[in-house]
Amino acid sequence: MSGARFEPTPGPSSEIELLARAQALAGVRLGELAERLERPVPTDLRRAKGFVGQLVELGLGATAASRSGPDFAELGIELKTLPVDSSGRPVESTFVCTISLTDVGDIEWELSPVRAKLARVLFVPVEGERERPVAERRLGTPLLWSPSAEEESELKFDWDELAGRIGRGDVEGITGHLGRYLQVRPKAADSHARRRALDADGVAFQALPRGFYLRASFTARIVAAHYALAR
DNA sequence: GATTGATCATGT
DNA sequence: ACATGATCAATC
Repeated sequence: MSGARFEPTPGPSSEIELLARAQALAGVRLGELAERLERPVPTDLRRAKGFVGQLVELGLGATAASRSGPDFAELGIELKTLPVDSSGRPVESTFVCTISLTDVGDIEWELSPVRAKLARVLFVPVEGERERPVAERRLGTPLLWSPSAEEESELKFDWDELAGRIGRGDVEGITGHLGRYLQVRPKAADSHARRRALDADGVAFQALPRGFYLRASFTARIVAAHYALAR
């Protein structure tokens, strides 16, 4: 008894159970979910950017936020909330993972953290228009996704370009314009943050931390294909 | 209007 | 300090 702990929601024990739980949340407003979980709802997300993701994690019984590894460790599934507009189109890019600027150039796609993260993802669409009050935003129909062969080859292409460029010491030459579906953008507390990187000669220097993101056009295709099949 | 670069909170 | 969860806001 001394070590016993109650969790708000026990984790799902199978993919089917997880999907059923997520489906049961379709149509539910964030305000209602927050009330069930006894969590306050921020008036806007400027100072609570992770609110939606963390609320849904809690609602589905995911491992606590900020732990490394997949959200549902035993199932090997990553949870991503996906902000969408009224027609179901993603309104934001999707963060994938941070980048080790010193190692990324030596990692082949097959062993890359991007591939690992995206191997199995539960996308939960959420109304994400800024003018809609947070509490009134509804959850959508979830989608359990793994990349198709074509999607994976597209991601690999971008990985090779972006990781290769960083590996050649040119992280400072990378902008968000690069990459067809996968892009590299800052991922830091602010623009003054610095991490160790290596230049073209292998000499260490301090660079702005970066992360990999999926462009909204990529997730839009995934969602569109799902709805096409669902109807 | 879409996109890139900047930023915010929390937990380990 | 760094990884988790992302969205904001300036700019194109």
